Amino acid sequence: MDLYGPWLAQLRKGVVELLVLALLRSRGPLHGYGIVQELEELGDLIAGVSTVYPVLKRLEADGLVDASWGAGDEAGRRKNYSITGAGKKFLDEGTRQFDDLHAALGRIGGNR
Amino acid sequence: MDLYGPWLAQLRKGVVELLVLALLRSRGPLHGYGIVQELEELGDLIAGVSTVYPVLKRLEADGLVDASWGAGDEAGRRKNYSITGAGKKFLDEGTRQFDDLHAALGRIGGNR
DNA sequence: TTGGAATAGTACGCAATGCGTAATAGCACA
DNA sequence: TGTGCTATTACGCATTGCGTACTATTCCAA
Repeated sequence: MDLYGPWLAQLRKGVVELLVLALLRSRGPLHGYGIVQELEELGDLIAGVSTVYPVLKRLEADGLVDASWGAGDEAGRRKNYSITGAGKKFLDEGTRQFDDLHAALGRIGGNR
Repeated sequence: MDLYGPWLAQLRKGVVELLVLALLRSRGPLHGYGIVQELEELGDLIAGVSTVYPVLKRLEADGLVDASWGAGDEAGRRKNYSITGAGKKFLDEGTRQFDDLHAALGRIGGNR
């Protein structure tokens, strides 16, 4: 029984957004495919293309990242993303919430 | 604009399951309403009744918790839940995955 | 020249779940 | 009788991760 696979997908909901924003802040501007590759190196298949691209699209729609098609030899091929001020703010607040959840779980298991 | 509310709901996906299992392991057997109250004390409205009860139902269906109607004066009113061996195993593995995600985010933001 | 990787992005649709809202029912207390 | 607390259940929506597949460009080797 693979009771575990579907649950993992649920656990990642919301977190991928933070991971992408964090990558854009620390690794500078990146294009979609580059983000996917960075995530691959981070661990066991955190998010593939079919997860990352929709995330980027939504982040852009929400004004958390800026997107622009590459120029010169990249024209029509690479779309570059960079984090905005609102994106940084969201990342900070989101990280804090994520930390809180993580701490809450640790606190429960602490006394046993 | 409340861009933040809906996202928080997504972030909690999967985590509530771990929180409930952790509560059952450290605070012993509990009934649904008691779990909701414990979660309320843990922080800012982590999960209400309409979240916890479906979670318990699913955990029971998956064999991660045992459920039995209370006896005596609790008959027909309280349903008591306790964690199973499979539940403990799932909690351990799930916590590990959660820690990994948390660590991954920290690792990205670390070098900036 | 041709063909197959690798690079880069897009589109479609399913399944799972948090959560708002509300209904039901027993009990206590005034 | 009626108000409020305890306790569980039911319905339905919105969001999102992800499998699968398709298109297009670049580059290297046969």
